[in-house]
Amino acid sequence: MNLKQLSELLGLSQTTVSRALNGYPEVNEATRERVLQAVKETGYRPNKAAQRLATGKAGSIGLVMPTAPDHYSDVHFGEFLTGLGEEAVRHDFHFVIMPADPNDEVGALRRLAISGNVDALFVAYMRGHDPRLPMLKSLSMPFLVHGRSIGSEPDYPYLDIDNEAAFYDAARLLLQLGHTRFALLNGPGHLDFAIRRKNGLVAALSERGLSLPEDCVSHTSMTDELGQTAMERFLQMPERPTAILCSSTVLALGAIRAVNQAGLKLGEDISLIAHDDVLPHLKPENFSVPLTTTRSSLRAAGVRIAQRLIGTVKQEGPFPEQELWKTELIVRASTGPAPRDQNLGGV
Amino acid sequence: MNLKQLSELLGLSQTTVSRALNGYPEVNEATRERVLQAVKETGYRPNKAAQRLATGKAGSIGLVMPTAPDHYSDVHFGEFLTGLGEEAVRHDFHFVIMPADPNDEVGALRRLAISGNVDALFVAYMRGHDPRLPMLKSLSMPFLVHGRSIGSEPDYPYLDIDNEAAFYDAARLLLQLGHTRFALLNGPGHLDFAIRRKNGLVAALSERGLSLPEDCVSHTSMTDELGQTAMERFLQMPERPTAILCSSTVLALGAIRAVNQAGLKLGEDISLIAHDDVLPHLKPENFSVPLTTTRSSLRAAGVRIAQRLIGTVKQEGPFPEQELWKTELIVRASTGPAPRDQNLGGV
DNA sequence: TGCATCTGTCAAAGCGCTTTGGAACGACAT
DNA sequence: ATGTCGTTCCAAAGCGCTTTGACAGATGCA
Repeated sequence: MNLKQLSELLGLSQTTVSRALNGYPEVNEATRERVLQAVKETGYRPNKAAQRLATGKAGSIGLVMPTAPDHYSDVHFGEFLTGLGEEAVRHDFHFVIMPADPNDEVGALRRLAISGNVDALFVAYMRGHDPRLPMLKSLSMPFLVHGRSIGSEPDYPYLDIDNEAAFYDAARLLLQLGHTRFALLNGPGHLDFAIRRKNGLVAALSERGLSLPEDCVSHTSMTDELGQTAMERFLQMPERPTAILCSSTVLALGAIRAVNQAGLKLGEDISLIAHDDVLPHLKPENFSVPLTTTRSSLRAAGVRIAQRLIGTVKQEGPFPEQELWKTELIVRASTGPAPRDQNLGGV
Repeated sequence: MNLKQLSELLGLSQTTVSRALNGYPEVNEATRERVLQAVKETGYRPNKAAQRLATGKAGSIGLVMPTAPDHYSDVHFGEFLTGLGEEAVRHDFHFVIMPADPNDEVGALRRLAISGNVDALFVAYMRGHDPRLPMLKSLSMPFLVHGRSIGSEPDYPYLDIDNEAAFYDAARLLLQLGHTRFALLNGPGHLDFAIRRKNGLVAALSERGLSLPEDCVSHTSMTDELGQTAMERFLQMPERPTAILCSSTVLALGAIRAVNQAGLKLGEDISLIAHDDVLPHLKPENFSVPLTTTRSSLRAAGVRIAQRLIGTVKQEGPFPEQELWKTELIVRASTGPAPRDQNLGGV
């Protein structure tokens, strides 16, 4: 069943049927009803390829999935994708995924853009001075960045969370509790969010005249395994840190294992605040000692980004070009006053 | 630049240019060269939407990504996707991903099929009596299954590994080494591969008159965390098992942590064989005690499946409808003779 | 030389939709 | 009656490609 047949069936022109279906105003409500009814009965579905050719819109957004022999496919990516997808399905959009080596992200992105299969691009895992940004700007295709790129002119559309503020606030809380020795379990050092979180922590510390020794910072992929290893190293330091900031609840999972194995008590000997992306299988309140967290839902970000991107393609704007979401600091049991004995040397 | 302009530029008809580009034989080689040269110079790219409308082929394969509030997005899925993508890119295919609740897989698959965005479907995470199978067969769209569905008529195209044989062989090796008390760290119990692996183990055991107690089987998602928990339970049993079969190196990772924490020696007190999907960041030879494994590359399976699916769409067949890959049993240090003292009560 | 057969090319007809530029009609005011 | 709108609908022209059917011109065989 195609439009022509349907219109003949109804004794209407293709124009009218098309307009009825696409919600144009210049069609009688009674006629529209009749059309809609016929669609239901016949099961007519417009041909996507034809629509696409006629409108020039593919109804899809493209993204590059970083992948390589040594690449961790991490849960955060999957969670974000879920949000993106939820919203896309709602609008009958789909997304096209191009897997690519992380070293060839620029090329992959360009290929995706000129492939003609997508209307818009989505980009994540931003780095400082990200080379994809100039390329994206040179393309005449809408795009949206999740995160930001420190060192780049901030003249591109993005959605990010306020990573500096999140870790600044978290650090302030721990400082108020009397902690002076901090350590940071961070994500990969070249990624923007990791840089900013570190900056937030450093800023809070320097307000108190404190600094963050380099050996108290760990940059790794965000798996619990690596979180554990890094934490073990921290715990073996002669003057071990009492306050830990952690870029993911996944890292925290491993870190806490290390704390337990060292026979230390979380929330007493060691205070820990993790950033919580609201991963469904890793709820901070379900940890044996519930985790104090900075929270911002990754999935919600995915939904919002899809909304904006799809809206832009459909020209339903205007959307704010740049959004910076605040995180929530939620205090649970993993934070407590700095242990006395260790705090004597402090400020 | 479109075909019409290009053909005018060359003083040829659209027909000839189109044929030159698509490798049809009825065009002079010299002419073809000239066309190809012009394409290079002008940067002409055929419009995908128009091609699609004219040919009826979308150049894409569709798949459903299981996702839900409580769903683990696991590394195995990502790894497989990578293989799929690698091959797709090579053929200028893309894949369309529809996220869906695992409880609505059938509906999601149907929606994807009728959306008109895909030429073929790929399906994984097969269950016993999988309800998607009858639906897929009713569709007139090529599809390919990764895995099989025990309890369903095996009349659908699939690619699977011989899970029974893998775990049968693994179990035999351990039996030959004198082990009599087995435990199984398996994937989710409703999934076909898990069922078959258990069957393989049970078959090997029953040949020796042994059985597998229900409390020696653990069915969980395949994360190291859950592997550890399950293994801890096994180790606390009064007559603890000495031979462990493990459905993933990810599970093994956790399991081994439990073994170490119990102060036991892998390959001496406990022998363990894991199935190795050849995950890039988890090489069995890099474990502190290198792991004996049954091996079959998930990524390679992805590549092969993409090949077959794309070939089918392009009508380049014939491909074998059903492929069953043998796994390799690779002996490393995590397997050894059953400990004497514990083995006295055995066969 | 005549006739059949290839070769290389082309014009034109789709593919199924959207959208432009009217046109028919009744209502309303002049 | 005439002109002006607004409403509701339509015919036809694309969108950019593939593919069918036909046709010159070259070639082979008798």
